[in-house]
Amino acid sequence: MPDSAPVIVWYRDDLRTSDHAALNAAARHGGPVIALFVLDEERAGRWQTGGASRWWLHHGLEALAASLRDLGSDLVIRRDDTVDALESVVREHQADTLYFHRRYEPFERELEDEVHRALGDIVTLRRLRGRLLIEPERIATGSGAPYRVFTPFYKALLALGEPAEPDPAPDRLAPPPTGIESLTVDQLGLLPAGTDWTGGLRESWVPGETGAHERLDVFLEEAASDYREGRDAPGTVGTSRLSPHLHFGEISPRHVWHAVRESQSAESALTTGGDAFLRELVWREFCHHLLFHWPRMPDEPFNKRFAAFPWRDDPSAFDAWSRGETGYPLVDAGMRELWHTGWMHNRVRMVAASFLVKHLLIPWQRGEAWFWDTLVDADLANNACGWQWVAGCGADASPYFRIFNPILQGEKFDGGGDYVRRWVPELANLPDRLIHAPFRADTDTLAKAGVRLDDNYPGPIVDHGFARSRALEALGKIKNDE
DNA sequence: TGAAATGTTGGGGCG
DNA sequence: ACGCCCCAACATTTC
Repeated sequence: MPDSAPVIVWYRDDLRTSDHAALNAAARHGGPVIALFVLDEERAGRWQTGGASRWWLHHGLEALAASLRDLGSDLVIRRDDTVDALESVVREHQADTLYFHRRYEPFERELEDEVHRALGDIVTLRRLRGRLLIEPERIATGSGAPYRVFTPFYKALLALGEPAEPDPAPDRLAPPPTGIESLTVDQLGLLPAGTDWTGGLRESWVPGETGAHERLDVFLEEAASDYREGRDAPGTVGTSRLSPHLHFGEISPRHVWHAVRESQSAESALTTGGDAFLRELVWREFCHHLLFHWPRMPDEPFNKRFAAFPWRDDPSAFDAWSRGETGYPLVDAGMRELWHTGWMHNRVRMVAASFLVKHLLIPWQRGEAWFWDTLVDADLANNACGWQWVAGCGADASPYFRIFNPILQGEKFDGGGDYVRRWVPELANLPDRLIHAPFRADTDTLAKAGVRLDDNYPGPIVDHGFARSRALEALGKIKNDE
């Protein structure tokens, strides 16, 4: 009875049921479907799932299990070495085929090789395209090299035509073998053991496929048409906030792509904003391709010249930055939004990251590690790519002399001070013109607003003008060291 | 997906 | 009417 042999869908960073090539292939195969997730914390080395991401993963897995049950199946959960877990399920249930989507992180690629070596002879392996619109092998410059500059990459991607339409979820799945051994999501121990600090996450997010689709609908209705401008205003809901859903694969990029395209054809007001948004989706592609071609990107500067950069070791400055106590309101608001919600507005990420790297001269890898632990959308490719871009050492990076002025950025993008007032409430009573620079206020104004510098709100930990010239000097050194 | 310094221009006040 | 200065508003260049 070959048709009754079960097949395995190995779930990884694709926690959804719709537009899921592996699940669809398994459903078509015909046998019982074992949807399997393995928590294997040893593989990733220093890039083990961070605290905020563990919270998301916990709830994402619960949502996935519920979706699978709706289809007549269930999620099978193990905590083990991945190869051992896959092998034991294959042998125990004499599985016929193992379906999975590829990943792009260096340790996940290594794992795929290992799975192939260990299981290639006992089960049919079907490795399917991954979480991207375009696989890295399908796009290259005229000379056959990977793109290092975004705009030509973007044009080349568009020239390949629109991505394929997303596939629907299977109607129904044959249930897994009865009595198959599985942990519950709770038993994975992903949630914090001691103090529960996840209240802000719960208020901010609905992990899972349904939450992702709702978030996309809200974005298309409320923010997409004004995205080009609105995305820069951190005090408003101007961005999609889809990043954690995309990271965990709760929604596929081509689903997002086509949802935007359909909205654009229904309502031409979305044309401009929609295109600007899709461009950001292509940045995600670009970053994944860069990680694929340069697997050291999370650890080493893309531009080798930065190996000689005179970084400073300054634990107390790093501490102030991470706690949101730098004395620069926009930076502090961002860092506190991050701590509270597991997410930070993209405009503010650039400013806060630039502050760590250029004003404090602290290595970008330190900031990258902090974001890795605190972001619900922590993603190896996007995080490394973003930090290298800000630091000026990445592919197509921000020029080394581009130093954000946190005061001007605040005045430009949070002129009314809504964002700062939300996250730095001790400054809430300052007038708009001083909300981004409390250190410029006179004694009277400060007293009236209830602000006591270096008491209930810090003075600037470094002077902007001084920090700017210091950064330019440091950057000038490596620029001339040819 | 900057900011600051420097250069240019043109309107208005004024002798 | 004219030239001169001031300076905002823009443009360019420099970091």
